[in-house]
Amino acid sequence: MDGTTPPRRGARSRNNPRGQGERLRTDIITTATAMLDVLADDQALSLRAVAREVGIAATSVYLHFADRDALVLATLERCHSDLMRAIEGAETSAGGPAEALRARTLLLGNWAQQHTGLYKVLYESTINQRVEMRFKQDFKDSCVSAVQRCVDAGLAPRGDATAMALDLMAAVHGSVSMRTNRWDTPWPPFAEQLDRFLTGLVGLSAPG
Amino acid sequence: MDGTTPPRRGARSRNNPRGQGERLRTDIITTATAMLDVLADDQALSLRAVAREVGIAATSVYLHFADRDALVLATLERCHSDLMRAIEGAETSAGGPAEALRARTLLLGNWAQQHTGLYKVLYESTINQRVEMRFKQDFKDSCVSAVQRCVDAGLAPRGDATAMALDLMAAVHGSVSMRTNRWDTPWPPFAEQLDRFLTGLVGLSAPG
DNA sequence: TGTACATCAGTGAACGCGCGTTCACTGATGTAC
DNA sequence: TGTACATCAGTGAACGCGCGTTCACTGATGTAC
Repeated sequence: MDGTTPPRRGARSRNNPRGQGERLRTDIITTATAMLDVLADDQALSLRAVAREVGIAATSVYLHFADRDALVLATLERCHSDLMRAIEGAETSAGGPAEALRARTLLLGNWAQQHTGLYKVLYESTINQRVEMRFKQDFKDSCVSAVQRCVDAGLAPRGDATAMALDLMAAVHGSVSMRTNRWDTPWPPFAEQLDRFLTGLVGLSAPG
Repeated sequence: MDGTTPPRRGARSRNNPRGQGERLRTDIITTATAMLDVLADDQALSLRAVAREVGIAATSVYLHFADRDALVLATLERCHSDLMRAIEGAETSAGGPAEALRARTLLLGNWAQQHTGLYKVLYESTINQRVEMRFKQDFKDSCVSAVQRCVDAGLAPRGDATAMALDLMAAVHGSVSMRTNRWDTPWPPFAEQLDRFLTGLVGLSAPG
């Protein structure tokens, strides 16, 4: 008994200070992100469960999000922009266009394997059917550009860079998706498979 | 008023005859199949909604299935075996190993695009995380065999048929998955993309 | 041929639960005068 | 310096809903004697 009573289970001790109301929004998104990574399904995320985890009243979520879908969408938007920033980082620190294409794709594959639930929600959950997630276009555009730079540098045969990029994206997404969806089969290391995709679908010369 | 009162909304007029109790099981699975194809998410399928659609009491579902998950699993099992039978049919009516591989993969791709919801539930829904769907192994095995036959016939370069098959499966699954998950981009016809996968990943010579 | 009984296919009411959302409210802090 | 008021961040009770599942039950049909 030191005079300070501990906060109730999960409850915050006090409100955020004036002008800092947006902090709660960030906290909610952070918690929702972690929960979606476990649940791997947007429909399974309940607004009440998020509030419970954050330690606030369920109604407080409505201070920042119009409804449950808005919360999920905001979570995925932040998730996407974090991922895109990481991808750009991987590209810029690579030696040339071919290395950049490999590095960005490897980063995506590894991220997906480390955040299987989030990856599923981003690219496979039914929220894709309900709301348009326009930001996915960014990802495709940046992938096409990366392939185009390889073509321009003479590292890949002339051809339709968009088609090549879509082929690569499909193969990579499929590989990652099948690994996370419990096809119980021994999978080759992702990096090896990626090299085959890069040579077979984009036409880069084999690494090493 | 002709003496026969119409059945209540959705209600069956009478029980199945003695010895034909299994008919209801089939009806339930058929209805669940259609509903899953629309819902595209196993968690969204409620046992009560299925019963309503079939026109029976919710409790009657328990005459044939232990619980909701058992119903979903039985539905997916039938779905899988129907699909496998169709795939085998496509293979046997093809001219040779290369045509067979192309035909079976094309059939899968087209089936997936015609039954987007079922495809998603089979290969992407969270029931994959909750229960082991051992029958998926059949599909992989038959795909590896189809590739192996191409290698044995000298139509594809010697190499690890399993790795080639996994590469092809990944690319095909990814292509189908991205098409159904609303990546709003103009996709090339699946058959064209498939031919690139077959040449780039399995090493078949280009068709035509 | 009649009849008691077993079996089969399926039902209806009820249970407790967690959910999304609405509403009127609280209590601390800043600000105009 | 005091005080009334506005603003801000967040709460608690309540709503109606559909869900999975349990339970005791019904009503038609077949069968042993």
